[in-house]
Amino acid sequence: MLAKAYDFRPVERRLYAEWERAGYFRPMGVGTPFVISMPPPNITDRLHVGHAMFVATEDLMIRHARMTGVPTLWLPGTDHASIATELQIEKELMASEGTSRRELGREAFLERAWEWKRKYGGIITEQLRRLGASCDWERERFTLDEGLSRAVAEAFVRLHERGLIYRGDYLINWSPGLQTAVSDLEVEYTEEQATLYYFKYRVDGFEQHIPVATTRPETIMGDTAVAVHPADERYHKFIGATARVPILDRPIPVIADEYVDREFGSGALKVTPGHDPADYQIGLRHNLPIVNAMKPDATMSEAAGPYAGLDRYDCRERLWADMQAAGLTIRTEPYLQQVPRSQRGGEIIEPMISRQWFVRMQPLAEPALEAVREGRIRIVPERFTKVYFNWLENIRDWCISRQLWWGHRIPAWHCGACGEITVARQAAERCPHCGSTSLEQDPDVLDTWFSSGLWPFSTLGWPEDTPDLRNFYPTTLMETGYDILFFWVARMIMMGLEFTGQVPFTTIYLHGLIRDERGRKMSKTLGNVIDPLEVMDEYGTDALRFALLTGSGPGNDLSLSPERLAAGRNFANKLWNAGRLILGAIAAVPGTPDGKPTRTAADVWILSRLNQVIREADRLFAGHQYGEAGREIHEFFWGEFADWYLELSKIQTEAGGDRAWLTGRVLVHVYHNCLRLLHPYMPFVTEELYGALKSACEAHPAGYGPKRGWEPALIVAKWAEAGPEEPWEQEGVTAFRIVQDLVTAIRNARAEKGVEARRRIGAAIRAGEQTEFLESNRAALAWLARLDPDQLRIEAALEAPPNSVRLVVGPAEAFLPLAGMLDLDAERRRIAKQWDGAKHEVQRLEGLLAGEFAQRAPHAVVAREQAKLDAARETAGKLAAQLKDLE
RNA sequence: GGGCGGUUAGCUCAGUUGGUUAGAGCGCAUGCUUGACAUGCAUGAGGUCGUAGGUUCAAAUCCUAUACCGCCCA
Repeated sequence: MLAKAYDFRPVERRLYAEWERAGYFRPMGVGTPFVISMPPPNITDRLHVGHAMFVATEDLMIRHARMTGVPTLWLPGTDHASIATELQIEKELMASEGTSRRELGREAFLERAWEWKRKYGGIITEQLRRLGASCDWERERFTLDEGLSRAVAEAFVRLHERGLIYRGDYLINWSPGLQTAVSDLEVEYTEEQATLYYFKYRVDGFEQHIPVATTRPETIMGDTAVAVHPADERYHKFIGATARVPILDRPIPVIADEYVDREFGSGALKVTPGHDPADYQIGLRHNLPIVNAMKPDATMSEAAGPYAGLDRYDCRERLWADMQAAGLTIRTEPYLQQVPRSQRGGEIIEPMISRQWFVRMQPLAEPALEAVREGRIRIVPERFTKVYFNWLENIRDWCISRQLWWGHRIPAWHCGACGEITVARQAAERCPHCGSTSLEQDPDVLDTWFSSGLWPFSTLGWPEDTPDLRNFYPTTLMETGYDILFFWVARMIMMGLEFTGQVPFTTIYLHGLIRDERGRKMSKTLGNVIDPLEVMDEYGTDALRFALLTGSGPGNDLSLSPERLAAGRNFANKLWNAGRLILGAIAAVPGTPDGKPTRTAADVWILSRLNQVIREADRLFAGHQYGEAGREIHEFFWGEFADWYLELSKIQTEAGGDRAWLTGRVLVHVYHNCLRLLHPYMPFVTEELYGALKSACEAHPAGYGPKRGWEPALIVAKWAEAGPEEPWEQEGVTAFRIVQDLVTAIRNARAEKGVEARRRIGAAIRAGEQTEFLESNRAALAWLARLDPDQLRIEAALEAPPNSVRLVVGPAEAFLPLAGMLDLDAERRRIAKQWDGAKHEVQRLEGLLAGEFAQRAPHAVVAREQAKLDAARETAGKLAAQLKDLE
């Protein structure tokens, strides 16, 4: 016997262990496989509820695919997240031991990093299990695994051989705190209040000066030109002259360039090719020298003369003060500036010239664009396609080297003797250029996304030609958040096409971001991060998953509130209690029918509705509309199956005999199909109930169950099937409607008249053509509307009993004799109001059908409106008659 | 500056080929220890679908403009 309420605590861990032990997470079956590579969570930290979103979504897809019987593989893993992890470890080193990675040294630091990986990697896999992720743990990968590291080296060498990797001094984004280069994507721009400094550039041979404005005075130390617009009359005369860098007195040319915005600031521009991306471009055009005014730690370099060694912001202050003293300043004004900040540390990024490795992206981007243009890859929701195109069409080269330790070391060796660089899959003994043995591997590591870009195939064994690679690549679908479309998804496509000649997946499904109940993005700094473990402890995994999966549409953000989580928990409990009722019901049902049992209207109705819901779910799944499908299944289970059919099943089983036997069958049929439909959303409670239902049915002589028999577990059971629609289905739904409408109308009248809930009242139903049908549903009507069966008359025509409430329900009328509880005047008013409404409806529909609508709208739509008009006329007629009767 | 999304009931959100009385959960009101469930049952109130135009027999849905909020790219 099941407990009174569902307690997920003892269930979840047990079932997960059983699934895993049985090997259900491994791909089985025949046909085209369904494969998802799990987006590897960073080992930086434990998972947050945003991760729960991808787990829930992908597990839903995977469980659904598995139930359709195709080989299904969900390959899990984690990402070393070089920069983020290094940052975390350094933070911890500083906090706990007051030391840094540099003090520790490379080897010792890497040992710490592996320790970190073991700890957080373990926590993460544990969290994934708690979330119910049915991924194949035997194929788990880590981006720094030996195999994946080999893939990274192979990819690097191949790109290098194709001439797509180069090394050189370019302006890059420098993170002074982390002492490394970062890519364009890792820089975020925030609008911040800053100061615009106006100052004087003295020009040789002129009394006048050129006024110049800057937000970063310290970069004056790196100026190598002053630029003015060629058509600017104010400054035209200075072009070609020599200006003097303030304080340093270094001579630099005044040049003309159309890039200069005459409206901005003073209309003249200081040019610092070494510290500004736009200036860098100007510098290239005019062959300007580059002065590196800062060192990697963002202190001023020798080029800054008296300010060498000062921090960049101290220099700014001192320099400005000195310039003021020298009469070189004009004024300052507040200014709203776009400040480049590191996506990781949040510190201000410094554009700097530095020698780094780059990937030439243009040749890789073209095929990636083609793949989506030609439809070989489809992005869901479609609107992100445009974003994807826009990024790839304006792609810039990718700086891939990082001055970090935790990551894939660049497979390039520098020769101490001849200075040549050798790129190779493995370390060579001797320099291929000069034969020297003094080879040293490049100290830098690769951007993490370089290895993540290989993930869909490196995890399957590439570059080896493994069975897994042959069986499961290309993968089917990539599911992830839209925030890493460029970082990851686009790069996987480029790398996949480059190295395997195939698209790495055929569909990209992007989910939205999770926000808190106030709509804010979750972030550590805001402190509104929700820990999925806490949520699961309180509400259960199924509740969390259901809330995540039905709370939003594809690509739309979702706010997670305690109310939604509670609703999910309540739904699990509803499933549970429905199961209790059904188990109890079938226990009391005969093992074999006597004759040939016939279905009640309710049986036909619920079976029809189930079929309709299965078809609807299939349609929605095909369109990746998982949220909508979940909501509809929920609505069907609770609002129709539980609220109506389960109630009726009580009297149907109580009737005994064939009626009870068949009811048991219908209950089991609808219920196990609902469990199938819901399993991808709520795997634990459905599996538990499937087990309970299965053993109850197997122990019962009636032998209820699916045609093919009971599968060993719901996780590997067949997905619900409805077959093609048949005419009896819609007929059955329509027919039962009058029973439902009558019940609702009577309940409403009872509530309004204040009839005590338990009191059974009489009723007379003038049923017209529905007499026979309603007579066959007499027990159902009486039970659901709390009528006294002995005082229930159902006749084709009958006189309204005196002092009765009169209800018009479609083609029927119901009269409830409520003598003593009736105010005739109020009744008249109520009916008159309804009559008005009905007349209004008749008028509206008459108008509609008299107009162009009747000619131009499709027949089916017109017919539907015509039927509504007929019904409204009938209702109005009945109401009019009742009103007359009451006078 | 360019692009995208959102704006629907008090709150959080659905509403995907435009079909005529717009749905759910939560909340609210009223009444219920009905033999599965108070994590529940019944009944009800509550929306000019941001605004202004347009297309159409028909618009929450398509088009244009616009306001506000958010995001992405520069």
